[in-house]
Amino acid sequence: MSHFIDVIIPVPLQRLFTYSITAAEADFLKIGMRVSVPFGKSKIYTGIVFKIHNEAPGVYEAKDIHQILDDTPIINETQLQLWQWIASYYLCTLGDVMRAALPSAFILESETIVSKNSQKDIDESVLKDDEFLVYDALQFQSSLKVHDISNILGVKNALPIIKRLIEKEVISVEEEVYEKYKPKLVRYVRLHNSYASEVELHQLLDDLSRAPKQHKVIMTLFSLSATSKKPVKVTDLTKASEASSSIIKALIDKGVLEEYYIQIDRVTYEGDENEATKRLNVHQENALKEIKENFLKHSVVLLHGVTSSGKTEVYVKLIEAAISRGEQVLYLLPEIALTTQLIIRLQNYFGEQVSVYHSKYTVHERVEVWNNVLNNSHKAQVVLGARSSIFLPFNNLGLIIIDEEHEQSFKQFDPAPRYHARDTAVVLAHMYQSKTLLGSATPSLESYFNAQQNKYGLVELNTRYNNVIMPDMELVDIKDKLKRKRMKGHFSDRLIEEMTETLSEGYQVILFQNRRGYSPIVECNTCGHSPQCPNCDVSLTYHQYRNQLRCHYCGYIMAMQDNCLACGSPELDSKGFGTEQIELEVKSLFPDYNVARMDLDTTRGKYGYEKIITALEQQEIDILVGTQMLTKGLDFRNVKLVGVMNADNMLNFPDFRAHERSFQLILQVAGRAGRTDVRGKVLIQTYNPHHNILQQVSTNDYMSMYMEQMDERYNFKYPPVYKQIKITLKHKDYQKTEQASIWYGKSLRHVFGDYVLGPESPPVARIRNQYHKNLLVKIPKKQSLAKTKEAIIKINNSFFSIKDFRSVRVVLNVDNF
DNA sequence: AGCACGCCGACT
DNA sequence: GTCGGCGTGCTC
Repeated sequence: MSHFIDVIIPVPLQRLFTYSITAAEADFLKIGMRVSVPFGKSKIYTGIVFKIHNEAPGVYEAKDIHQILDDTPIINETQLQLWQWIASYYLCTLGDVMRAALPSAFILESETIVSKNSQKDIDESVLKDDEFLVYDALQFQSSLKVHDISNILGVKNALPIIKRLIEKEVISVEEEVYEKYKPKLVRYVRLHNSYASEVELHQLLDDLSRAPKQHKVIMTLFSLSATSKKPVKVTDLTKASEASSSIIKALIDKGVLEEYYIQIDRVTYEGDENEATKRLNVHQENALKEIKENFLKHSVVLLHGVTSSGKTEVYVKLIEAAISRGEQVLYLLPEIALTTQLIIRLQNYFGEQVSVYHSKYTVHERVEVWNNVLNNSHKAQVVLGARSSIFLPFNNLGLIIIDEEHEQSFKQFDPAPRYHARDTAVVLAHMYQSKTLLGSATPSLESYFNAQQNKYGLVELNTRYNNVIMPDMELVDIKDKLKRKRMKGHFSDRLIEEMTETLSEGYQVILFQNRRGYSPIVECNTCGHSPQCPNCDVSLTYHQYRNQLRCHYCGYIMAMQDNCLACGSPELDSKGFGTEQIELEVKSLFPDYNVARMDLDTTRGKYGYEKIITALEQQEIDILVGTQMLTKGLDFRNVKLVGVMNADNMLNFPDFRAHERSFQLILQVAGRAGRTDVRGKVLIQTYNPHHNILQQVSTNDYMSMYMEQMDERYNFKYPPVYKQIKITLKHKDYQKTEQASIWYGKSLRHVFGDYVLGPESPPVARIRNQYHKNLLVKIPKKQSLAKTKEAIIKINNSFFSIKDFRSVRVVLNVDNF
């Protein structure tokens, strides 16, 4: 009987691919193992075994696999089931999911290796200049990668030249696959066996008496192994004995010392563990009790706890209970909230049972966490991670906690799979029959709606820790202040008063402005021209600290101009303001205090973010200006005043969730004020102090915000009342984008009638030279989601059968919020 | 997505 | 005449 496997390949193709395997391979292979397989003319890809069977494909000859890469599966079948759910729910391929799910070190790709053909003598005169360059390079290096050749030649595409060289039999090529993950090895030394006895040892020390450095090394080795009773690392020995590595090498060469390697984890936690978890106060205790009760009836519970109410302590108790039952726990957080602060806090309780998994970790570190989870190692009993950690190969998952549940960053937007980690986590928990706890001070409408519908349990925690009172909120009408000339730049007299007072008392101030850069528009006073991005339909933002104009969509940069590019007039004015401008104004208003800025531009590096946080904690910074980064669960003890520079640009954002988001954002920043015994103060500057959302924010009235917003969602058929799928068409030719979107819209309307919105150009109609058109399909709750998606896929397929539209890129985005 | 094949304009 | 642009089609 012949044997076959169906394999998932990490390319965005709908189908699985069938390969032929031998009986022995069929016996060895299991679902979830990796194989490398030839794909297309010349490439080798890593695939995941999805199915093992005996049905020969009808219309083509299956290729043989190249190699088996694992001894045991690296993902389990539940995980594969989740992959399938994601692919079907979010309308993407299993290949897309595979790319997102596996640490990149698991996905090996072949690399074409070019080496010189030694079989043949080359007549150098037949070579062209560029060909000779490659040939010459191969005289010094035995092999080159395609990428290296591109670099040598300074061209993007080196393939034609390589092809010509192969024809001339100058070079030969082969495909090579690398295992990218290498376990980290640490070098240790010990005394060689032949010096085990006292006599031999004395002899050795005598022999070394004329080599004092070597003598010292041996003595240090003794004292190190005597004190620690552990193997001695070479690095430790070098340091302690102050010897150079060549001295140690000499001893190894003599056979006095013996070197050996031990594999160690890159991710280790060395510190005191298992500090007793904190006692809960009576409110937290109640909340915990209610959560437990709710878990009896509901598999998902929403914990609505005001900022600073000590939700984390409640989570800790639940984690503790789950671990003691021997279960794994997944603690999901938005990437940005995954701060050292929180990690250390959890490590203090659970020691090395805590693993962290997110994108700033190296691929090697991620593989280690992956393997620890896979083996149910005690080192990964609790995984603290960003959205991609839902893909870890859990086998005994008991609890998922999703903190800051309302955060949009749980939704992946750019490459498929466009999944929402919160919603996917709920599905995952269901597969493991485990519980999910959602936590937020400002729950998303979807989650609160689910709780109201009794789909989720709901627990409220309304008291701040230590009974700190909620900050005092004040709205400042800047229109009125302007009229009465009470503004200095973007600062109202009220804000300046409060800042002066707060600073003089020795407290810190946070200023929130949800826009980076200096000013979003530069305009000529003479002709009205403003510099635009050449690739996108947006004005360039002025960044003063580098004197540059930048596009926030494509990263285009040009130097700031002294004169208008259209008419040459030197009178340039800037419209609007960002964090940079605020920072500058603060510096001139409060020259005696330290000001810092926290936005994408100042937190680029790996530790950029950490540095600012630490400086603020150490009170080296008095005033911190920043974007929404400030809102993410930071715990600053000494901040008393929070100023929102301008609440209006958020409220006027063209999105059905703009009001909900503004509410969440402002309340979250406000939560940074007064987290200890003094009452915090929040000043919100706005042109519309009577705006409902601002009224609700200032009274911390989540319920009326919820009711009012839900009314709107009902009326305008928006989520969570209706589901929705957004379809984006992109093409570099505007005409074609428009025609394609009109065709697409017509076809959708044919099936869904009035539930289709668009096609519409988004506010920024062109990004990176691609024109965009959006379509929106609204799906009533009673309409079958599966049938809807089927219909959309059908339309999508007919769309691509029109050859004029083949080059248009289509993005399907389910739950695009 | 890659990658090859194949057909048209702008250079030596 | 060749080089290289990108439209088209295929991948077990």
